[in-house]
Amino acid sequence: MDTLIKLDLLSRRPIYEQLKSKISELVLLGELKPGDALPAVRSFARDLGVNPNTVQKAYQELERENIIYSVVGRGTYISRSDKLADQLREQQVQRVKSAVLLAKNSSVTKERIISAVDEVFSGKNHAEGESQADD
Amino acid sequence: MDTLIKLDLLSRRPIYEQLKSKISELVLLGELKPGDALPAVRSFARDLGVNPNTVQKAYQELERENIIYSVVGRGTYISRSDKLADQLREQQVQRVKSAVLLAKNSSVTKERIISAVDEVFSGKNHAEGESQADD
DNA sequence: TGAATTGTATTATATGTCATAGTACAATTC
DNA sequence: GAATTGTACTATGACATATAATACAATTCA
Repeated sequence: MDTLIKLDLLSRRPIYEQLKSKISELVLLGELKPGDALPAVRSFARDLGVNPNTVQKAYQELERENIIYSVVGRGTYISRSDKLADQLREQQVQRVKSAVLLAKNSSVTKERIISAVDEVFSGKNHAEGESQADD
Repeated sequence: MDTLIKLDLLSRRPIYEQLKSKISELVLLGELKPGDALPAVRSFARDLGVNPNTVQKAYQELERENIIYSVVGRGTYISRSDKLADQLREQQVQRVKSAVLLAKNSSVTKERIISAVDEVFSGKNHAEGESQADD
């Protein structure tokens, strides 16, 4: 599964945040399901070409958000929650609402926002496939 | 005008970014109009309780974005562009589109996004009056 | 004209985050 | 018992942020 993950080591976005987003993404796409094991900290770090501490930081934050859980000596797994995907989607919705609120406070009209949403869902998007900032 | 600006010196959001947002906000609200003078770097810094270099950095970036312009010996002014407010509003729309695209890629439905937009414009917002991240 | 104010540039220092490197330990697996 | 697992800790370097201090050219203004 780690072969599905590509990190941009030159980005100013922290590696651990990129990793968090990628893992969440795989859960949303169904590539990772509740109970599935994640790679061990050390081997994952080796495969990704980063430091084990960086992977551990990503795991720790994801665990704090109840997206994964770890057991010493066993490994790290996707949380056993049937509402996991919904929870992650709701995070995205909250980000949208934050951006909309800022736009509203800048006197952007509701109609302008709706048409922007239409544009995105019409597929005419530059910058497809970007990962989001976390928290 | 600088009395209208309150900075959070303890925030992890850089001061110069907060200042950029606040100035843009005042332009959008009509408190600052094209041609209006901004406070001098030194006096502004004194009033805000920050270092002059921090104010200068905010001014420099705003000038790079054609929102303000500076003249040595004279001062710093709001750009003389009749489309300034529209330009700033369009920045907000772009932020919304980015967030919507991420949500879409997380298989959030268009209907869910639309209802989120409705919620924001209905006024039932927690976290009102926040300033946005820039660039 | 000369002093004050303006934006601008530069160097130095301190702090916090990010990332790497290395080591160590307890729990589990095999 | 050896290997693997998560976890914790210290140390180091790179980088962004912010402050401090100084200097200079252009403009303003008394």
